[in-house]
Amino acid sequence: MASQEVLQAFVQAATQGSFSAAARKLGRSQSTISAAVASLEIDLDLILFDRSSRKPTLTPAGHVMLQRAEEILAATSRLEMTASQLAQGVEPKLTVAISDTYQSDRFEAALSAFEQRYPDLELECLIAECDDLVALVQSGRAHVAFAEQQDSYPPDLVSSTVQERTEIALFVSREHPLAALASIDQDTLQQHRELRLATIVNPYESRAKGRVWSAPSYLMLLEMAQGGFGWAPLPRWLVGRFGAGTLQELNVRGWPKPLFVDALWSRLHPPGPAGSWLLSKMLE
Amino acid sequence: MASQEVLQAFVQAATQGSFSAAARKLGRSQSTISAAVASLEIDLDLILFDRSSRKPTLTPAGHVMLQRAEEILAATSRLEMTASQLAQGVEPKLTVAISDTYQSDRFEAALSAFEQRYPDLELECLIAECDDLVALVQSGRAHVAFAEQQDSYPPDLVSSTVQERTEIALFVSREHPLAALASIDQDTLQQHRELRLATIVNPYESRAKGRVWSAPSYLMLLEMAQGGFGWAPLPRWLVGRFGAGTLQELNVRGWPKPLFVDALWSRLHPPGPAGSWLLSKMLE
DNA sequence: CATGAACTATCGCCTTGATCGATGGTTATT
DNA sequence: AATAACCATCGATCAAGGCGATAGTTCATG
Repeated sequence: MASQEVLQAFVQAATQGSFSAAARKLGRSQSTISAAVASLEIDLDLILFDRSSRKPTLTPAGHVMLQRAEEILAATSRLEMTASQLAQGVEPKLTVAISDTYQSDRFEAALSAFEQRYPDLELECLIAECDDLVALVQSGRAHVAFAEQQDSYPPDLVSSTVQERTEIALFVSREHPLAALASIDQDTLQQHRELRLATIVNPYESRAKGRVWSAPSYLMLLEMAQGGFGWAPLPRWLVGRFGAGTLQELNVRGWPKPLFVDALWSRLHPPGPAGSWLLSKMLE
Repeated sequence: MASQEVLQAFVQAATQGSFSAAARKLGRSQSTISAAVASLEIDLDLILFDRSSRKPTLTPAGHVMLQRAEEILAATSRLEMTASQLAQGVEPKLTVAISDTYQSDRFEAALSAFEQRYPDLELECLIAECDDLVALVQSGRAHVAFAEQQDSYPPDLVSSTVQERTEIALFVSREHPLAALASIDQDTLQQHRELRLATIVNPYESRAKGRVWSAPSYLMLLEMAQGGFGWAPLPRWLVGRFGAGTLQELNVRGWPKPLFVDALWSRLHPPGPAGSWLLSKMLE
C-alpha cells in the first residue's frame, strides 16, 4: 500500500524535476527519495520517470499518477486541517438559524469570509421566525441565531444588536382593492385579511382582530400576498428580491417600520470558536 | 502521519460500530484495530469514539473525521484503479477527433458507456474535418477519429465504416432568394454563393466555380448560412439541433446525399485498450 | 444476582518498511 | 580532462504495524 511518505516523495520529485531537490525540500536524504520512487514504481507496476536524460521527467503514465497522488495528499491535508481545528475546540458543525427578515448583504459577506476561514467546516442554516429562533438556540439545536429584535429574551440567552437596519413595510398584490388607495387608515386596513407570521412553538396567539391567515416564513407570506389573499408586513429587501414587481406598498400611518436584528446565542451551549468568529464578523 | 492501515481501521470500526467486527472484516486481529484507533486519536489529538457504552459510537468530531478519512481512502482507491489500468497498457489519455458531421446519438451512447468503463481516464475531444482528421490520426495527436467517408486513406491508416447513416442536404436562410424556389437546377445554384468546408491542412483547393466562402467547421457554416450569406451543404441533424428553424432545405437534383462515417486509426500508433474498446462500441 | 458471551485495552515480541550515510556510476558543464 | 551534480544501491538502524495472550468491561439471560 502506497504510504504517505512515498507519495510525498513522488509528488515532490515530479514537481521539482529532481530527486535531490525533492530530498532537500522534504528534509530527507537523497537515497530515501530514490528508494521511495523505486518502491512506488514497483508497487504500481509502472514506470513513472524517464531517467534517460540528466533530469528525470515524468512518463505519460507518471503525469496521470501525479494527479491521483496529489488528490490523496490534498485529502490528507484536509484531514489534518480539520483535525487541528477540532482539537482546538472548533465545533464539528455550526448551525445558524436565521429569519428571512434578515437583510442578506452583511450576512452573505460574513458567510463568504467564513468560507475562507473555515473551508472544511460543515455549516447548517435553519430558517425560522421569532419564537422558533429562540427555541432553537435555547435547545442547543442552533448555535447562533439572527432574529428580529424582541423586547426580552429568556435569561439563558445572550443578545446583541446587529448594526444594520432594514425596513418592514405593508404590501399587497397590485390587483388587491387596497392597492388603489393613496392612503389608508387602520379601520380600512382591518377590513381586509392580514397575512401574519405564525411560529411553530407558539402556533397562533389568537388576538385576531379580523380575518388572519398565517404562515411560518416571510417567503410564504410573500407568496400569499402575491396571490392577492390579503396584506402583509414584509421586509423591503425580500420584496425587492423575490417580489418581481407584483406587489404594491401601502401608505399607512406608522409604516414602514425600522427593523432591528439581534444576534442570539446561549449561555448554556456557548458557540465554539467558529460560531464566535462568525458572530464577531456580524457584529463588527 | 496517518497511514492507510490506520485510516482503514478507523473507517471500518466506525461503519461497523465495533472494533472486533472491523478486525474480522479487515482480516486483522482485534488488538490491531484497537491500537490503530488509539494511535489515530493520539495523532489527531481527538477522541473519535465514545467508549462508555457496550458498542463504541462516534463522537461528533469523529463523524467529521470519518468523512475526511473516507475521502482519503476513496482517493487512494482511485489511484490504485488507474494504476492497474495503466499497468495493463491502457493509454493515459485518450484523444478522439470527430467531425461535427457526425450524428451524435450513437457517439453519445458510446461515450456514456465509456464513462462507466473508464471513469478516471482523461478524455480529449478534438473537432476537425476531412483532411485535418486524417492528419491528426496520422501524427498520433489523436488516437481515433470519426470522419466523413473518403475514397482512400494514407496506407498507415485503418478505416472501418460506422453502421449509421445520416444525410447531408443543402440549406439556405429563409430570407435567401433561393428559399422561394420550389426546385432548383445546378446553374441557378451556381449563381449564388456557396459556403464550403475548408480544412486547415489543405487550405482551399481552389477549383471554385463561383463565389465561395469557407469555414473550418460545419457549425460555422451553419451560422454563415443563418446570416443569409449563401447556401451550404449541412448534416440534417445539425440543422435540426442548432438551426432553430431559421434554415430552409433546397430541392436540388442529387440532394440530399447519404452520409457515411468512417472510424480511423493508425497502424503506427495503434489505440490502446480504451481506444479499442471505444472503437468496438462504435462499430458494433 | 450470577453467569456467560462479546467486547475493548494492554503487554511482549516479531516483521516490515522508512530512513540514513557511504559508495560508485552517469551526465553535463567548464 | 576535471568537476559538479545527479541517481542507484548497499548495509545498518529504528519506528510502526502486526499478532497472540491476557485481563478488565458491559450487557443480556436464566
